[in-house]
Amino acid sequence: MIEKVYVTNRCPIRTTLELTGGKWKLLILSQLFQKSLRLSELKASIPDISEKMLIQELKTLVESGMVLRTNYGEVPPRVVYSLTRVGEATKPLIAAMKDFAEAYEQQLKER
Amino acid sequence: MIEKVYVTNRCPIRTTLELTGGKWKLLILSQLFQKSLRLSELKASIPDISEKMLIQELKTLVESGMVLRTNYGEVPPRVVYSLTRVGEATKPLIAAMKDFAEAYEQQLKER
DNA sequence: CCGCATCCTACACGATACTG
DNA sequence: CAGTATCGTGTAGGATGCGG
Repeated sequence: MIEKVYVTNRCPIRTTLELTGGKWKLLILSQLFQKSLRLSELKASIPDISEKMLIQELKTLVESGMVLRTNYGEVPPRVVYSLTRVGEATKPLIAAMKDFAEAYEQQLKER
Repeated sequence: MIEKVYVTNRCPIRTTLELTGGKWKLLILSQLFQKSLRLSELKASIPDISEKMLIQELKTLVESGMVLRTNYGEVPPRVVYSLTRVGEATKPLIAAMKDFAEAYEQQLKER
């Protein structure tokens, strides 16, 4: 099929946007790169995120298979979030975003 | 310490999201990689985009310095959109999205 | 052909309070 | 600590029509 299809149904850009789009998902994933984190740690590490959004986004990330939720069933509760293999596949994506942001700000200075 | 600062003010992820976020900007940019395009060509190459959104997003892309708008001042009008240098800097980003989408769908098959 | 002006709706996102 | 539940709002995105 022809090139027009590129942006159509299984367009990788649209797929990625569906999985990682929105204001918070990539920020959450980026915090999990280094180590697994508890909810409270995530909240503390991401300025301005509300608890509702954090939980809500974590839920969708778990459902889409990017994040693993581990409940240790203790009292008081201990729940740890970590990246799955697919979740780790966002690493180059975030790296590319970092590169782009730097290139963009560099360009601002030159003008 | 959880790298608290990483995600704060000049966080590259937030910067990139501000510049390229939303449903359409990256799709538009990706169409301009190969060659410059007129509005009508862009509209034809991106399924489901409304003319309003296309024009609106192009405007912000021009304002943020990612796209160059060239008006040939002819009758009938001929206006061509092309990538600036910074606009081209999104290429690795989109490539990373493509890679991720493929990795994700691959993972789906394996399970 | 290219673009602007309205009007409108849906949902992403937020504030707050409450539970095991 | 880790969640639900509820309610409210801003704005991204869409439909339509007009104009140079």
